Amino acid sequence: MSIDSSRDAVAGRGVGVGPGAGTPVLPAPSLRGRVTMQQVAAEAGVSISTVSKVINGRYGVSSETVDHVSRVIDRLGYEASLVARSLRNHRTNVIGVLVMDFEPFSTEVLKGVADAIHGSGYELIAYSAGGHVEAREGWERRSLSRLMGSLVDGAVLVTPTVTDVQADGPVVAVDPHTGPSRLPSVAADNLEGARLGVAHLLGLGHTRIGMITGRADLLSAQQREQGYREALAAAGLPVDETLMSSGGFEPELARSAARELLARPEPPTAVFAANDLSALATLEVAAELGLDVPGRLSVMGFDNIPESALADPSLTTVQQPIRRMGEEATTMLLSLIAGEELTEPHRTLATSAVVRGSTAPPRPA
Amino acid sequence: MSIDSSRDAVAGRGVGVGPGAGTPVLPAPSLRGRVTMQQVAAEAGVSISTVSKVINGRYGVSSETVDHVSRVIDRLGYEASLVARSLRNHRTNVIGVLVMDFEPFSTEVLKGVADAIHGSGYELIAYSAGGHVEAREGWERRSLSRLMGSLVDGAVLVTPTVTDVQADGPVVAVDPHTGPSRLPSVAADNLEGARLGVAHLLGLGHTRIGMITGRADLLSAQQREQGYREALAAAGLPVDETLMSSGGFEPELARSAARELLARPEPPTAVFAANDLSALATLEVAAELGLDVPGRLSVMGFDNIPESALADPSLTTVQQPIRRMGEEATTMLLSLIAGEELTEPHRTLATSAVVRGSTAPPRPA
DNA sequence: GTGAAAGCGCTAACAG
DNA sequence: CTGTTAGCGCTTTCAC
Repeated sequence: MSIDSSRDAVAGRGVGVGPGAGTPVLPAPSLRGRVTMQQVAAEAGVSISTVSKVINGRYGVSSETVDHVSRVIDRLGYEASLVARSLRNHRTNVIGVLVMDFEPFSTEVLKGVADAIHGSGYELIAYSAGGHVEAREGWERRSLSRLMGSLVDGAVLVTPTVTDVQADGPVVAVDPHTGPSRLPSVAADNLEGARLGVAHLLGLGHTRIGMITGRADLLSAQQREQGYREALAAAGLPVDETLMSSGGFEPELARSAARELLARPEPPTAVFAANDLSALATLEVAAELGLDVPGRLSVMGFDNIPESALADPSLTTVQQPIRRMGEEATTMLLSLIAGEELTEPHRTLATSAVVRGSTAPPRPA
Repeated sequence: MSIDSSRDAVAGRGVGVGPGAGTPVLPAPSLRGRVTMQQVAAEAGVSISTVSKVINGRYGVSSETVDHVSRVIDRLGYEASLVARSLRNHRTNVIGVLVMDFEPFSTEVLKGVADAIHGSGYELIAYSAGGHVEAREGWERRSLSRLMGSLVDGAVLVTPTVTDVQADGPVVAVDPHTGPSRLPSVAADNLEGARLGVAHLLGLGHTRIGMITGRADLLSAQQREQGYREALAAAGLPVDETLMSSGGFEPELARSAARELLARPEPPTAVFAANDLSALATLEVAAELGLDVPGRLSVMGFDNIPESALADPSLTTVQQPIRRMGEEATTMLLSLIAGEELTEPHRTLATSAVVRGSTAPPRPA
């Protein structure tokens, strides 16, 4: 029982032993390395193309051979290499989610994409260039180039800053920072969301509402600021520019901005931050200053990332339906891949206020 | 200015025009499809191998040529295909995170992996076979076979049910359901965690504590049940088997289990669920039944997925350091890839109770 | 210093 | 019904 089958199993190209050349030998030799079609073919005593046909269910193979080869495949635990197959085929049956980094927002989108893809028969690959600093600039184009047209049939691009990419295949952007472009996109209603947020603050009775704005070059930030201004205007309140400060969507900058605002002679009684990260930073600053939230200061965010519920006090914020945005984008993408025309290339989803513990009526003076 | 450069740019193999054959022509022709090295070579008037050498910084190319080719690469926006490169090279510089599905737990692990990978120079690919039902069985082996040894240099396997996989490359399992095997692994201390959780409930004064158990075939589920039994025993309380029901780690099943438990003549005053998803389901059922939580019923989960903080009431739970588990696994994986020996192939991380709003002392009868 | 050619694992013509 | 052949886009000897 010590017949050495490895000679055949490992042999070079196109061994022509022929099927039924003998009784099956030792189970799964698998010397080392991944099992390749080559090895299956050798082990089964057929040609590589026959194995390929069996795997892909192509016609023109006797059911005997199919059975035999299938058995060998099972025994060897063979599974086609995604890479080799992708290189050969134009179609891969894989959807890509391209992100700059895996953080709360993008992973939430990812969940939405996964939800939408269930039962579609597609596989899902999420890719991040690794977040190294050099890779931050233009990651969208780079990632698209590396995966699109070979590994994936289409891609969802999460919060791209650059949207004038020329992808060779279907691409849908989620929350593009520069606004709708030629790329189909899904975004939340930032303008209305900001209005809602500020309206909540106004409804509590606040009249001195400061804002920590986002990155000036991003449309989402501009829209949130615009919503703030409109809500104030609608309430007949003037916009006090000294009550606005830029947080650039970044915790560090936001902290400075919050300090500045709260150090004013007449500080605001409420702060509306352009995103949750900035709001959370404001909470920290308030704690530093010994300012009670929400007793002395109300703080409102935007995004509703999971972390905002964990803050102390928990953050009142404007919620974006992040997960649903991922679902929408995927639905659009699948249509695109199916060759359909998009009736509505830019979808905007509604936002809503989530009231938690960081807002309350202003303390009577 | 209408010189048609597409003839060269599109021409077949190895155009031998030679560098400096004329002034640069029209910008980025890019007729269609992704830009390939072929096109760069043609456009630059050099051979494919020269382009390859330039890209990979190999010696033996004049600095003139390097400059020229680099410029063409930039202009065309060329980026090497991950797939083609993977097929050729053994090393890809990509780490894979293989999951059955992208749900709260696995995405949390993913964040941890991403954290650990920052600055390592690796790229990250997360892969899910799509969660179709047929794919559920043996997804670990299948995914590993499809990606390993070609697309990725190593992989983190999240909550695999099968761990006797023979991967051809470094693999680390996170929270393997069947317990430590030959595969290096990182897991939380399920036994101790369950003890802690039940101890919290006992500390509040509960004596009728039900449990919604997990999937009977999984070690993690068994350990959590074991912890529950031990904690009860330690408090001198008998285990009432009628107060236990299986939720299989799945929301749907958990809902039924919760209904069953709460419909008992003498229902429990507290429920310990084997995972947060089951606890969340229990919360829903309690709401349906008009049962006040935590007034009438205390509910405790296990995992501390982000969603648990968002529930109403927020869920008291046993926290696993999920993100850190991803980090640990990645550190181990990188060592493995670097060819180092693991001093500690199986790491167990501590758990802790996170008290939120879903637990309170039992209402005096 | 540069290019031709082989081949990674796979599929799709096309012959036999 | 089965095998041979030609690549997919890339890297790497090895000639020139």
